[in-house]
Amino acid sequence: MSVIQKAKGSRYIEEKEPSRAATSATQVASTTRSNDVMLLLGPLMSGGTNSRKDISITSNDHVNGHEYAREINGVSTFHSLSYSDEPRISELKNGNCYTPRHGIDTKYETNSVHSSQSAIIYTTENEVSRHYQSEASTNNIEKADILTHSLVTANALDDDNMNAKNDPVLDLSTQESHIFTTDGISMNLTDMVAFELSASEDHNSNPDIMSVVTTPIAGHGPDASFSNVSEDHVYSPIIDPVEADRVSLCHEDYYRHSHEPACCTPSSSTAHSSPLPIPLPRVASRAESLTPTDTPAHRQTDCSSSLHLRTPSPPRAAPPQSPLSDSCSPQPADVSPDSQGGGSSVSGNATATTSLDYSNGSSIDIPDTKEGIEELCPVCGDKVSGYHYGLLTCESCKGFFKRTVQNKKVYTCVADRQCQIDKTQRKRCPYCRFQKCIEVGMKLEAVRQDRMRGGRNKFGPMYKRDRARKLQMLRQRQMTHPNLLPSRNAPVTSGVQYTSLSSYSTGGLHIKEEIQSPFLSSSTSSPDSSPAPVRVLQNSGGPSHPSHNSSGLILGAPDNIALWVGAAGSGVGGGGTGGGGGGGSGGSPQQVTSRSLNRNTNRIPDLVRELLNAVNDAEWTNSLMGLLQNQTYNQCEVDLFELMCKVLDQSLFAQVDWARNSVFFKDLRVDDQMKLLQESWSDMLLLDHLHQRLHNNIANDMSLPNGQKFNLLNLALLGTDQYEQNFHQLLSKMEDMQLDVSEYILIKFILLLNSEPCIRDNRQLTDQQSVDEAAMQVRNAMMEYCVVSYGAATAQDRYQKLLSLISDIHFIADSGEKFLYLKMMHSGSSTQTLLMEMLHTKRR
DNA sequence: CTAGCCTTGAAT
DNA sequence: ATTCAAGGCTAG
Ligand SMILES: [Zn+2]
Ligand SMILES: [Zn+2]
Repeated sequence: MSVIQKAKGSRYIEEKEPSRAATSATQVASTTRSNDVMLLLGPLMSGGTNSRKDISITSNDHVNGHEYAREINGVSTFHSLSYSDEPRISELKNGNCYTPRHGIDTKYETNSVHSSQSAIIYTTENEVSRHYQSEASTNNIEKADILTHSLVTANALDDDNMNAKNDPVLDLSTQESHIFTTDGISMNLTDMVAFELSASEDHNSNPDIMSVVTTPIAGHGPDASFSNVSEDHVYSPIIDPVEADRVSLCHEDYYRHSHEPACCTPSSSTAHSSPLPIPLPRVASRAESLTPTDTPAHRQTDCSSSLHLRTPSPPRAAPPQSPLSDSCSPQPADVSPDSQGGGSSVSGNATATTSLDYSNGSSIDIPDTKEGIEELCPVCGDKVSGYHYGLLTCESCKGFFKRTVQNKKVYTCVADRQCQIDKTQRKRCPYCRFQKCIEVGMKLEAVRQDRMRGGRNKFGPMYKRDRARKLQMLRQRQMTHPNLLPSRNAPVTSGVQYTSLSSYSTGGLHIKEEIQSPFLSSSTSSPDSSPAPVRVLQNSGGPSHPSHNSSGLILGAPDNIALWVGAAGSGVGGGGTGGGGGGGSGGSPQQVTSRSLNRNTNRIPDLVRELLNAVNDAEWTNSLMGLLQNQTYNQCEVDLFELMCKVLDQSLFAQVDWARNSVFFKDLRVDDQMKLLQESWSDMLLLDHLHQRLHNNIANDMSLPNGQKFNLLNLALLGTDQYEQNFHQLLSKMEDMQLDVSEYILIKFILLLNSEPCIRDNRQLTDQQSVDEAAMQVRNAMMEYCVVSYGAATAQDRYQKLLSLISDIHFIADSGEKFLYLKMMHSGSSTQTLLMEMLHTKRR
């Protein structure tokens, strides 16, 4: 609390301004331009810090400003009836509910500026961040030094913690960090919100769409006022004066960072402001799934206000359908699309039944048609009538979405924006219905601006691929479990818990949410200008070997998830490196036992024992799985390269957090810490993979909930596929020498505390002596470990052999870095990530 | 406003 | 010629 409050207070106008800007924009207007917003946001943006929430807005204006404006005038707002209102229908008919709003026009006009712009606001929650902000505002800090901030912030928190164990916020960073990816990091470094108003993906067309993407983490305290902030943003400003007052709080929330889909939003990287459409962003994240058990501290810190919105699909009713994301991803759709019907995924159900329940029950009543399984509308649970605006939905939701977007309707929820939407209640609250439409992935861009009929748009191919994929999954499933009906949900539900946890701290995920502003309507013009999405990014490592499937983990599988969840939970205790944890599914017992348990524990040097405590495989697996699941559970197709970058970025944060809490390292100067991390991050990430491979038997790749396959080997190699040989050779070498967990962690520390690279790169450490002393202690511990484990006679050999691994690791990691750097630069990936910062720093 | 049914028309 | 998703129409 204290931290948050401080942050709030310190934050100058910024917080309020932006939101206000958004609000007023709607009313006032027309004059307000993106530039103004920029000015307001500018200062914040420049000082990107990790802990913040950022909002990035990009809007594309449509060429036909006129038309747009005209339509805007027709906007009308609809006040939904509260639940309590039983006679809602009549009221609706009376028309009382409909209140045409004027003044909105201005808003729209505002939007019709040309060129897409985006703004990113970073808000920090603690003093450190504030410091950064002010600094940023004063100067032009072009680039947010994410690493610095992470370290500083972290350290600051640590310091506070030293004497303030009672502070809930602080406690979080220290303790639960293990479970989720370091909370400290997630909360302070990466939480942020990103509202992205982006034009559709069409690079060619110029829809005037504005879509907002927010990936928050949600959670919120019981205090509604605080928690609902973000949502208020969205609509209240305009419609609800009352709620408007709370707007200022909106930005207080902590959100997790989300990277923008590089390939889809080219403009996003540039941060600039844009007029917030009115809307408000909405939230979405699944974070909400936080269970009530969450400690207050968590909630407060995390998201204080936020969004909590209804949970996104998984938890709630939203079934995991997969909206097809238009990212360009590689995926050959081999299977021939069947006539239709399709899909299988998901399920959802509107009723709040748990997915598990649903799936079980469903088995009987599934009205599958064709071979496929009939799907239920992810929004209301009604029968699906085909792909509409990005995913399979029912006819009514299709119509509703179309009307809303075409007519730029603005709705208001009289309740708390969490109305359940199902077949029977979908009419009650259009606000929540539309919100859900957006959450599940319906695409604003699919609504045509020019209203042209017929034809096919750019989503066509995606629909086809999705259909093919679903069919394939269905068949596969039947092969495996002929008796079981396809129940896709299970994963979702269980996943929810898992997900929420991981996203919570890690911040990973995020689903892209569009805003609930109908205004955004954007639409793609006619048959869509960009028919064939160019695949700039080839999947980095294609799902190469299908053969590995068998061994691959399947994210969607309930069983696995359960294991992961369990592992995660138990992982808290830390301590035991106990093998297994992450491995979850099978693993080779021999390895594990031989390795981790082998050396006589009594003889392990104290230092080594201490270092071992820093090993937390459960978290590694957990955050990885969580992120992957979050990123794909509701997506039909995601760009695998982009996904890999997200995973790497998250891993980096985790790595930084791990390091800053580690022995020796934590006592070093922050500037030196930075340099060391910059030189060793990739080595450590690779080593971690090797370790997971060696000791926890992770597979080469794993199946994502949406059917795509994520290549872990490729991840370990930072996207390259040229060094697989080297990787396997190194792996074999380690296996042959029976590298154990203690040795792994020792090597990791040596990599981290290695000052040589810094010297080589001419980046002198300020206090090299301390670093070298620490490194020496680790080496000595390694030698000591070798002696106790292998005897004095062969200890030297063993020691040398261990050290020799370092160069191999470095070669592969460095090669991967170079490759990744080029690839990311080429693909125009967002530079607002720690990953980019690390890559860039070393090479400039 | 809803939502089922109808008409379009690029893509295949 | 066939698909099938997007827009249009119109009782309710
Ligand atoms: Zn529906
Ligand atoms: Zn509602």
